Amino acid sequence: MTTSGKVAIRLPEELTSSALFLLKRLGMAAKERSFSAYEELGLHPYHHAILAVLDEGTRETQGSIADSLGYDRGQLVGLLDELETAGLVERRRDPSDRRRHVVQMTTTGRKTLAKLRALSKSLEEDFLAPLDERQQKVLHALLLALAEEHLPTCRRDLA
Amino acid sequence: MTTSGKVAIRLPEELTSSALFLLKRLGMAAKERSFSAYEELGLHPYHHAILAVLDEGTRETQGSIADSLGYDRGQLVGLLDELETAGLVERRRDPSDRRRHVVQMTTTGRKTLAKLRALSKSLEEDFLAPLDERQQKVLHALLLALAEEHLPTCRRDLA
DNA sequence: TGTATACTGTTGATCTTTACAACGATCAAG
DNA sequence: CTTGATCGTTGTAAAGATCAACAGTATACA
Repeated sequence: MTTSGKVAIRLPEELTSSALFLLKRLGMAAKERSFSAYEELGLHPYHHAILAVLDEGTRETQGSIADSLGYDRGQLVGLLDELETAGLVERRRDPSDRRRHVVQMTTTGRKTLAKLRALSKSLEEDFLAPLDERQQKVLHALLLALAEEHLPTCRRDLA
Repeated sequence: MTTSGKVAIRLPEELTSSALFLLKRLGMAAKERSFSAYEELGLHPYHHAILAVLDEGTRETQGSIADSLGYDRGQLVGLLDELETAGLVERRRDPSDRRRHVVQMTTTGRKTLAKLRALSKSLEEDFLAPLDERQQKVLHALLLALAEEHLPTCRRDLA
């Protein structure tokens, strides 16, 4: 006998031959891995994304954060609450427009962001391990080309 | 002025420079597109996947279908109900093991599968349009390499 | 034969996540 | 001062996925 008596239970080739199908499945797999990894720090990838936006420098208001990440504004409220109680960000009323909240990263927030970057990097290295360095760069370039077409907040607007 | 007075609301480069992030986002985008496209036919991509499994020839039981696709068995029941009321599949008790249901595709099921294949193909062409043919093949090869590592039911078991 | 254990498909409950609509507070236009 | 729009917040509802129980059936074993 070869290995086991059972017939291998595998995905049909019709599906695995579709790049779109693989994209969906791998996206879900990457999501699950990220979630469980961030969970050990009591955070979500969402939190990382928010901190990354804040780190870009421009004083951000909640609306612009939500828009740039494609989050629902109602959803963002809860995430910011969690970040705030964790002492990673601060919310202040904008004096020039008292409807707005200016969100600012704290010092501990910056430290945490550094940790999250390290985590993200190791996560990525682990996930892309089956590919060599050149292949990884190619993959990223191809994904980026697709992203600029399909991810609304990813398009680099030309003048 | 360059274009608009507003600062471009974009994803931070920290995120777009991560292949894993792009994978997650593109996976979600692909999912949404697929869903809405299949919805117009009253079906889900799940249904397509099931029909694709059935088309592989081996008389399939519900458990093996669920396992090969990574679906929950309870979830599969509802999907098969929908496929059955649509007249695309039939469920029969397996005489040799009356616990099992043998699921079989009907003639109209095969016709529908052909339509779904065409839909899937056009969907994929549309989504991958930003890439030329060679790039598409490269992308698929890279995704497949990752899939064999990370998607449980995708590994090709060696002897 | 009889009994215990494991498996199959089904159902239902629960939990999480997401999306959407309404609300008070605030600003801008006329 | 009134009207309409915007910001953050809250709550609700709808959807999906996960998990645990259930009856029917098969297998193992005494």
